[in-house]
Amino acid sequence: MIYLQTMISKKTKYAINALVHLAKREDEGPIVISEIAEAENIPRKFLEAILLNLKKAGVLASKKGKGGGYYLLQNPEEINLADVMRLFDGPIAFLPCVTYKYYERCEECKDEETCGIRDVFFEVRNKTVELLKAASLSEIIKRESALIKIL
Amino acid sequence: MIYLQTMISKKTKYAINALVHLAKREDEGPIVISEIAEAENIPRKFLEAILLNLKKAGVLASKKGKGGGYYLLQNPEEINLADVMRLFDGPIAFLPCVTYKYYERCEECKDEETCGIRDVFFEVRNKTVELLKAASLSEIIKRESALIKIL
DNA sequence: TTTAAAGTCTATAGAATTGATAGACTAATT
DNA sequence: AATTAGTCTATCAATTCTATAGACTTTAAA
Repeated sequence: MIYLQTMISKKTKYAINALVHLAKREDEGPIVISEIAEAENIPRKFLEAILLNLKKAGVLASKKGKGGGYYLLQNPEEINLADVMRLFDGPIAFLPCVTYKYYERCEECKDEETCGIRDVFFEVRNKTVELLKAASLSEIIKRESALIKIL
Repeated sequence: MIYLQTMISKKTKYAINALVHLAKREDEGPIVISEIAEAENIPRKFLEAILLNLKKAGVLASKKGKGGGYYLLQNPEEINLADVMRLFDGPIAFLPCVTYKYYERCEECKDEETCGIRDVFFEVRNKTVELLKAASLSEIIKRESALIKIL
């Protein structure tokens, strides 16, 4: 990649891919890590850490032993990209002063209340979060089907 | 800052602040670096490099010697946040596969054409760019005035 | 009850990027 | 000529991202 600054991390991208994979196979019971890793081209050990995070966050659950693996704990309609991105990359915002939960003042800012820059980025953040909230796993799979039909 | 991943760099933030500063004093002739640095709380030497970039990009021009300094080469209506962000942080997008000029395939992607994730992030990108394009220096200053009036 | 399959946890490390600084050099204006 | 100001290059510490290794623990089926 040429530039990374405002892009999501690989961790987040991998997490999304893994979640979509699990959502598609929701009725097949627990899915083993190696299946996801191979199918989605994710380094196995790296994926382990990601799935653990998702488990800690209550998105996934796992079953040990033979026949074990990972499976969704929440509905595919509930799990959305905004939540996943926040889990791995932190707040969705271009500036710390327009985040909701992790608010921080811009160091060099003189007067936040009347900052026109902040005003713009606040608007961008709101729209972005709105779109990402609407992007649930179901929605992503739905879009994929729609795209396949067009081709 | 707690998390940085998807936020703009300080360089970009400083650039925006400097540009707004110059736009506000457009009719005062060239402004010296140290004035901008002090007023906007930007490390002087760091600001130098930023202004040079903006000059190379044709946004600013400079005049040497006594009475010299930097000044806008383009109109405050023309200079917008989308362009500034692209200059310093690269493409405005959460994934390399949804950028316009710097397109790159996602390494682990199986079929880009039917990727539901890409579809979502494409939509987010378009909306974001639209909002940032509309955020010119004039617009930022206008918003600032509006915010001051409310208080 | 043994064994193989699978998950958990900790530590580490290289690469890349960001933010910042120093200093020498060059150009222009008064 | 002297002063003010811009240009350019190199460097550096800190942080973050991505990835890997390996030892350990738990579970379930044979």
